[in-house]
Amino acid sequence: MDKLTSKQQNIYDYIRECLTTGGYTPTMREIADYFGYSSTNTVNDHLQTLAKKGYIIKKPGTARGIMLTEAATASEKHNQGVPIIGRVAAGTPISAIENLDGYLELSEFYDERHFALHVKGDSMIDAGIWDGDFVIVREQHVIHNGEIGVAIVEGEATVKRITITQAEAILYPENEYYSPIRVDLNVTDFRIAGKVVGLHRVIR
Amino acid sequence: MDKLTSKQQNIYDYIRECLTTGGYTPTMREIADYFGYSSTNTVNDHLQTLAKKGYIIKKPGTARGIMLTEAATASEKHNQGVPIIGRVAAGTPISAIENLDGYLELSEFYDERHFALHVKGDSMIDAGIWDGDFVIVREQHVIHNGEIGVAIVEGEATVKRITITQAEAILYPENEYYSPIRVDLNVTDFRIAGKVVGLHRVIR
DNA sequence: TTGATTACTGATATTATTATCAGTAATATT
DNA sequence: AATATTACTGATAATAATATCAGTAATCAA
Repeated sequence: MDKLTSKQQNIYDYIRECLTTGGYTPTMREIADYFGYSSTNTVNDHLQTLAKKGYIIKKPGTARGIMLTEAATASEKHNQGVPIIGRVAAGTPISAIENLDGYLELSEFYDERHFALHVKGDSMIDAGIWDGDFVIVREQHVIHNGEIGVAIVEGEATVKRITITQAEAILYPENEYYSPIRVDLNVTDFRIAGKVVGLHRVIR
Repeated sequence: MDKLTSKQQNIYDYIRECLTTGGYTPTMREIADYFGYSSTNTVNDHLQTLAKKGYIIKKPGTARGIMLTEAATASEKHNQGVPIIGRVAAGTPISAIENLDGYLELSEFYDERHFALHVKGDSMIDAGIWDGDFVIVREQHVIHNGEIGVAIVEGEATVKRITITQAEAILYPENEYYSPIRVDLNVTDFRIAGKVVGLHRVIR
C-alpha cells in the first residue's frame, strides 16, 4: 500500500475521526474549513490521491460519499486490539513499534457459542486458573475425558478437569488440597456446559 | 428508551447497516428507495420520530446528517463482548442467559498506552504467569517497587517483579528455581517499559 | 533545468439533498 | 365515535455539496 504524505495522512485521519466521533464522513467543504483551505478543490485533489492510493473509495455525485477501504481500516483496526510486541530494540520507544508479532483480540471468541465465567475459589490453581480469573468457555455438551470444562451440577457451574464414565462423572480439581468429586449420573442433575478455551485475568 | 415500531426499527437497522457496510449513512431518498416509498417525506417523518425517541440525532441542513446516539449504539455493542454468566439454573440452556454479570471485553485496554507481550519461559510461574501467556502491559516508565512490570535490559524485554534502588534494579522471578537478577544501572542499558495489568491465555 | 508531483486559489455549473407544504388513509387509543 | 398517531403520496423551493475548469507556486527527482 502506497504511503501517504503527512498532509494526506492528516486528511485521512480527520475523515476517520469524523466517522468515529460524529458518525458520518465530512464534506469537502468541511475538510477545507477544518484545515483552512479556501477552495474545496484542494480537498478534491487530496481525496483523489487518497482514492488512487487505495485508502478510500469515493462515490461520485454523492454527498459525503467517502468510504474507508477494507485494507485501510483493517490496518487501523488493530488500534482496537492490543499490539503484541516481540523484541524491543534498545532506545526504541514502545510507541514506535517495529517488530510486531500481531494483535491480541478477543474477537476470536466473539461468536455466540462463547461465554465467560468468573472463577471463584482456588480449586484449579495448579492448572493456572486463579480465584477471580475469567475463563472463556466454548459452549458444547460433550467433552473429551481429561479436558478442562465447565460442568453444571445441580444447577451450580464449576470449572474442573472432567472425566465421564458410563455411570458417573469425575471432576478433578487441580489443587493438591482438594479431592476429586464423583457425581452419580443416575442420581444427580449433571451436564456439560462447555470447554474452557481461554483465560483472562485483570492484574492490579 | 421508547420502543420503536417495526417499521421504525427496520429503518433504524438499515441506517446501521449502511454505516457498517458502506461507511456512511443513507440519504432520505436512498432510504425511501430501499423501502419502496415514493416520497422522501415518509422517511423524513420516520427520522423525526427516531430522533424524538432518542435513537438518532439529525443535523438539520446536512446531507446524510444522521448520527446514531450513544445510548442506542451502546446497547448494540454488547454483542461484541463475551457475556459473563454467574450462576446457571438447572435445565436452562446457556444461550438463554438470564443472570448476566456483564460483558468481558478487551476494550478497557484499547487505548494506545497498552501492548501485549508473549511470555516465554516459566520464570513467573508462581505469579500465575505461564509460558505462552500474553501479558497486557500499560506503558509507563516508572514503577512502584514490588510491582510486576516489563523491564528492558540491553534491549531484551522481560517480565519480572521489579524493585529499583539508587544504583541498581533487581528483577525478581516468581519461581523458586530462579534467582533474582541484579542490574547495575550505571553499566547496563535499562528501562521500564510498563506495568503488567492483565493476562490472556489461550487454552487448547 | 526540466518535468512530474504535490499543494493550493477562485469561480461556477450541475446535481444531490434537505425541508416543507398540502394532502390522504390506515391503525391505535381514549 | 372521535381523536391522535403512524404511515404514506406528490410537489417544490432552498440549499448543500460535488465536479470541473483555469490557473499559480513549491517541492522533489531525473
